[in-house]
Amino acid sequence: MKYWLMKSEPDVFGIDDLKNVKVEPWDGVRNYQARNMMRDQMKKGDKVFFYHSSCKVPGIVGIMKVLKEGHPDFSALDPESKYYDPKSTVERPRWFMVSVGFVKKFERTISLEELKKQTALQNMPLVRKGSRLSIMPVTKTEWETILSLS
DNA sequence: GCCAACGTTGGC
DNA sequence: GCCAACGTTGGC
Repeated sequence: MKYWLMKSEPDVFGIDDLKNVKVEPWDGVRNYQARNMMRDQMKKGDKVFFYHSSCKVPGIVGIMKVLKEGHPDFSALDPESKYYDPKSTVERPRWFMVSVGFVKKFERTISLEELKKQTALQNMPLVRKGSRLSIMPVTKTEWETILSLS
């Protein structure tokens, strides 16, 4: 089993939204690195940290799990969607997503500020300045380090 | 295939 | 709202 981290803006979709809907297709990702991970590497049962970005206290707020492995992102095919991509077709979908399920919400936000202080997390793209990767792998050690902070 | 211009992400 | 750091686009 592998570990991951996925970012989302809580104003758009946050951990409480996931708790309500239980299952969510992670649509709208338009970055090839992130797409490849969702399409090829994320497996059912993998655990994922939920990260809140672009908000008052950015940080990790809970855990989710992969319920459905890579499948075509429907929003790329919908002309009404803000994520519409005319280069993606049903026959040859360009963008993929996984579906995730709610596991738990932490008692508190493990802030980016706090994560940056952990020597064991210095290799995470997350703590690197200017890193814009919205989905990234997390090592077992990193996972356990972060869990121990919660 | 280079690279300047432009757009986006996301912390602050 | 600012701006650094990237990624993408398109002219050549």
